[in-house]
Amino acid sequence: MSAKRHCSVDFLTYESERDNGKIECSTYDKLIKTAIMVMSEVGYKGMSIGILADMVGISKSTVIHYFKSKEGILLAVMENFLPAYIDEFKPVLNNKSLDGVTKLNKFVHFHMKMVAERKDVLSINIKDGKFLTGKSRTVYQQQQRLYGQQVVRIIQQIQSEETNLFKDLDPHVTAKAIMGMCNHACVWYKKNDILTGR
Amino acid sequence: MSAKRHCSVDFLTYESERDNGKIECSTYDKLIKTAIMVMSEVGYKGMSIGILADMVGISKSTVIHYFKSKEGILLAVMENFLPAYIDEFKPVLNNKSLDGVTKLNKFVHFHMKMVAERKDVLSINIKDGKFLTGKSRTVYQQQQRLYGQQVVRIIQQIQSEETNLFKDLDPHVTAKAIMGMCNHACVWYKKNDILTGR
Amino acid sequence: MSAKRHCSVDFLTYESERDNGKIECSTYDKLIKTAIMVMSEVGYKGMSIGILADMVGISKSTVIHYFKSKEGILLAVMENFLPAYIDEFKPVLNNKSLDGVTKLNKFVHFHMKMVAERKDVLSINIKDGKFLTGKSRTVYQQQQRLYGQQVVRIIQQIQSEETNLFKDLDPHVTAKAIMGMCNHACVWYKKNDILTGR
Amino acid sequence: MSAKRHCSVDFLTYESERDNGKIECSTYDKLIKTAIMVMSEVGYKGMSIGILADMVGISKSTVIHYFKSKEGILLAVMENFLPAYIDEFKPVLNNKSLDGVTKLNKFVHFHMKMVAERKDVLSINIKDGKFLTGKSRTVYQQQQRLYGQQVVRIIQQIQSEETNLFKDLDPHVTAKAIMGMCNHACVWYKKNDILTGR
DNA sequence: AATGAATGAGGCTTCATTCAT
DNA sequence: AATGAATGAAGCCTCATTCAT
Repeated sequence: MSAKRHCSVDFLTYESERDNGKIECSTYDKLIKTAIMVMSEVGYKGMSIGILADMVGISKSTVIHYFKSKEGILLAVMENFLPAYIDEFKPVLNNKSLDGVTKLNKFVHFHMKMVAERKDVLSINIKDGKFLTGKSRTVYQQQQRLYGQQVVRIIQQIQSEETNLFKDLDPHVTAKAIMGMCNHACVWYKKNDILTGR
Repeated sequence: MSAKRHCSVDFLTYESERDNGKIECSTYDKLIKTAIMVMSEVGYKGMSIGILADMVGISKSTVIHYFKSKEGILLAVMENFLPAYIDEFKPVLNNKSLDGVTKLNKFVHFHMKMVAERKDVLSINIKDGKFLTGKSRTVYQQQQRLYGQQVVRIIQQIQSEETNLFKDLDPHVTAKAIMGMCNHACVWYKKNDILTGR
Repeated sequence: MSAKRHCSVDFLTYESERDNGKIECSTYDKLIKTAIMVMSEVGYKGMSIGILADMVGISKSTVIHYFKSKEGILLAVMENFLPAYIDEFKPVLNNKSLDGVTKLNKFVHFHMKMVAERKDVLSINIKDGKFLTGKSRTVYQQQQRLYGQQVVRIIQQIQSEETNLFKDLDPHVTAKAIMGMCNHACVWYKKNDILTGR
Repeated sequence: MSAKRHCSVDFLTYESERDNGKIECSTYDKLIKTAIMVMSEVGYKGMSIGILADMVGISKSTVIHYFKSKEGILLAVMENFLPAYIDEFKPVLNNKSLDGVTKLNKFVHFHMKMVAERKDVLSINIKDGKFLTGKSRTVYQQQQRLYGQQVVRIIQQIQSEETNLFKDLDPHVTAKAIMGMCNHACVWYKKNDILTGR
């Protein structure tokens, strides 16, 4: 019903690449999916409720009806994602029978699996978290810190062990470098790529 | 004259942190400086010409007078930056008397120096290049590719030499991982930090 | 609510001369009516959405809400008008039992009735059609051509008949001269004038 | 020096069709020529000083420097044209030895020659005169009336003579019909057309 | 004669949101 | 669950104009 809206960002295809199966799903789910797709491409500020509505084929009012506000969309995306993403690794971290190198190995695998599976949400998480306001913002920052500290602790464990690894390096910087390497994969990783580059 | 504009992004301070010296400089220069500051914080889409104008203390029309359009600002920021950033490393790359590992070492230092000095412009370059349109866009993409290929060639040189380094790794993926590690520093690096983390 | 806007075109009265009856009608209808009035006076380029909004007593956004864009207004005016205006005369044209002179007579009456009743829309049609863009423009041009060809065909029929009328005249030029004479009435015809001139 | 400005009216070619001879001429003359070209296509309101400046290859300030204001351009175009256009026919009109039909014949030839030679200025005169303000406006209206009355007087002369022509027709309406027929040629007449239509 | 800097006013459009239905 | 009407605020940009040079 709603006329095709002109999208100034030509690298953004309206038809979701993900909907191969065309599985019938609720309006809400369609909205979340589409929001993730759009935001991961053009960012929170670059996304507009109107474009979202057009893509899903509903009216702007309906989008608001589901999420209360634009920030509500960002929040929904993150809430569906963040908690799991933080807690899932804890068991490994706290497993006293594992040495640091093994933990780091596992962590990188864990994190990269997330990149592979949800690089869209992850990049939103990284780039657009700053646009949250109020309480949501505090919660978001807290969670980011907690997640990062996991790696710091692993590095510290490694340094405390017999290896030469990371000797004399600051654990925080090292942790950030490793996270950076992984996270930046959001930018270049392409599904079904056999990681052979291009 | 222009009333202080309400800024919805509360983490963005209007008073430039960089202008300690308050060196008198041209309107154009003030504009570029401010644009870089704002864009590196809230992105191209998050920046508005009105905020820019208010921060510099001129009218919106004057901003347009200098840059023709909003995209013109992004373009100006990148043009002032990109060319140097690409060519400067070439001599090292083409130096036949250097082995791969040394080149990589030098590249990382070179790139990280850039991060340290101009993380603001670099992050704009990475995050907002996609908003260029038309010919500027093509040029931008071309330059990005060229810069990236430098690292790929270094990795390949290393692989062709006697070291075990990067053995059996795809050079493109490896290059991207290294670039990612460096570039991500834009996110966490803070000037005058002794790199002790936080 | 909206302050009376200063109108730079002083010969344009804001209060519609046509709304004698002040019949309550929808916002959309009010908009179309007003747009026709304004455009027929100052042309498409001379009309502004803001003036329109003020005259109808709504906000600029609401005007866009109804027409999507300024060009949408022009389009709506023409679409409400053009189709009828082209098809209505066809039966006469195709009536094989009528001679050319009769047809011409009927056409001029038909066309002048239109001038008398809708000189406003007609003059917009003539003067501002060129500001349509894209597909609308093509459609517009096609329709104009079709309408004009009706007269050409009548002239040709007359020339093929026993009359001396239009002997040796080019039918296209003659048709255009006749249309011109009629259309120009938009400029000087005033309702309720007993056609006594002034 | 000035970047090519985007022109939204695609049927308007920037390169003057008239400048075949590329005769070197003063900036002022170039401006008048260009203004006539542009205004005759898109009207006074559709023309902008910026586009004019770009087309002539000078700055906006220079345009103002020559004409004081935008209305000054319109005025200049009309002043260069109107006086001649009114006075030139007077001798014929006042020639007592000519009968009305001959005068009308001569008038139409005279007027159509003007159309043929200066349809651009004539159409500006007809369509955009209403945008003059102040004293210029009064003068303009006065001149228009005078010119029109010439035809009325010819018609009246014809009616007072022995012909049956225009018998029982209102002279004002008839005059307007004739003027309309002629003037409308501005819309369709194309130079070098052998008037064979299309 | 010609221009660049600067601008206020306004123009079209987008956008997030509210409200009644 | 969903929407259309309506809007205020803001966004980008155009435009005519002024002024100093």
